[in-house]
Amino acid sequence: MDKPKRRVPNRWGEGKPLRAEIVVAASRLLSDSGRVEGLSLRAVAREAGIAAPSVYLHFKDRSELVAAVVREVYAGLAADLVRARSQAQDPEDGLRKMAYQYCDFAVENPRRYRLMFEVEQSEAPAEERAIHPMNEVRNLWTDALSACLGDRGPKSLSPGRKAALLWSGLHGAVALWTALPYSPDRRPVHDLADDLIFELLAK
Amino acid sequence: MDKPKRRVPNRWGEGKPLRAEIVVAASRLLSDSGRVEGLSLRAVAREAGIAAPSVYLHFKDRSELVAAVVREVYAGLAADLVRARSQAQDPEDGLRKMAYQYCDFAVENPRRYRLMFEVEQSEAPAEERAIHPMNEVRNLWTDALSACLGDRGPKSLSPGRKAALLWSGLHGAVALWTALPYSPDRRPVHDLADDLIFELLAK
DNA sequence: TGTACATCAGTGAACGCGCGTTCACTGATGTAC
DNA sequence: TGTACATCAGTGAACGCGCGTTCACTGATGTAC
Repeated sequence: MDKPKRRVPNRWGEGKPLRAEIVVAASRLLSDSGRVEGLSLRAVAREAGIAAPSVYLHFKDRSELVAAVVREVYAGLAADLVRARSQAQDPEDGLRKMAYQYCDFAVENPRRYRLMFEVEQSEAPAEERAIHPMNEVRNLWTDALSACLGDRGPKSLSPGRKAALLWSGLHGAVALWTALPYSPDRRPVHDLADDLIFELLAK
Repeated sequence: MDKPKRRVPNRWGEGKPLRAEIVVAASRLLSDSGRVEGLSLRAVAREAGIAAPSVYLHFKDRSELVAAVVREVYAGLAADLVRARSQAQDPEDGLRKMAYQYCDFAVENPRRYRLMFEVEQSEAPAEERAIHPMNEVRNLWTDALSACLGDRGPKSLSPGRKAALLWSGLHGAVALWTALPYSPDRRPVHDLADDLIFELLAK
């Protein structure tokens, strides 16, 4: 019953759906189990139920496939953050909900989250860096922080710099928590997010 | 001239030196170039100038070799931090010098630094987690912060929690800087460290 | 309406590669008698 | 002092594996005439 079935081809001129299926399969691979290195072209093809060479119908090579997955992960995270903020009552609540959501995303999807930062960008051309999806996330933080900060006077840091502190702090917290000895209890991470916001919004 | 020379064996009963040589070779592999995944047993053996099976004379398997390298990297970082602090005039200067040194270590040895957090610890037994070298680093931060903070009153965070914020913030900063679009200019990272200390030591 | 052909989605088999690990070995140095 | 043997450091060849990629193919669906 496990006889390798030939996939029913998409309708003529409708090859696109498979591309999405491949990305979804790759994403599933990251959530279910297995290490990030396990995101091999062949493993993805297996997960998608297609032959390995079929991947080349939609992606130039493995690195392009991985890049597509990374973009999808970023987009999903950004959407989560926007949604979390929209369910808040006031700006500070919005910032806190965003921060919690960020932590939860990372904690619940450790492999997906890791992948976002695993691809070395150092060799990427400048133009590609400019449109990196990280910039969208960066802007989300700055917006949310600006909404909380009234006029704080010249001795206070700008919202942009506070946003950098916030994102760095959250990333550091979840990265340490994910990569190092940790318990399934995610309260420490939320506590740290609280501390961080407390410090950044302090008068 | 490239004829594969047989290594001159260590003196009888003195097999230990090779173990250190292997770890050094692995560390060299991480600094020179290549990705972290490139830390394969065979690559390390090549770098050390020995045959692949010789590694098994000193390590049970590949994972034990990698663990040894990780420990060495942690020890090196901790030593750097202690040295940096010892060259300072006053506590706050010491904290700042430590923070800078931390950033510089990560920025100058991105692959070494990554390796520290790359090994998934989730399956590690509790006892092994307790002696994880990260704890030494954690204590270094708490000490340095305690020395800077006088009595801050009950509304202020404890040194331990501020240490968590500091480390998370620094790790987040260098991790984002290392993994994402970045310029060779490391000033942004130092600036963020300054901002972070500014916030944490604010009265 | 029929038929030859182009186009498209997807595949099976094969390639060369580096990997971790095992095995039986080599050759030098020590020890027992 | 000589010699047989044990011990140790280190090796070459081989294994089976999963990988990324290439190639010539299959078979269904569309188009031209």
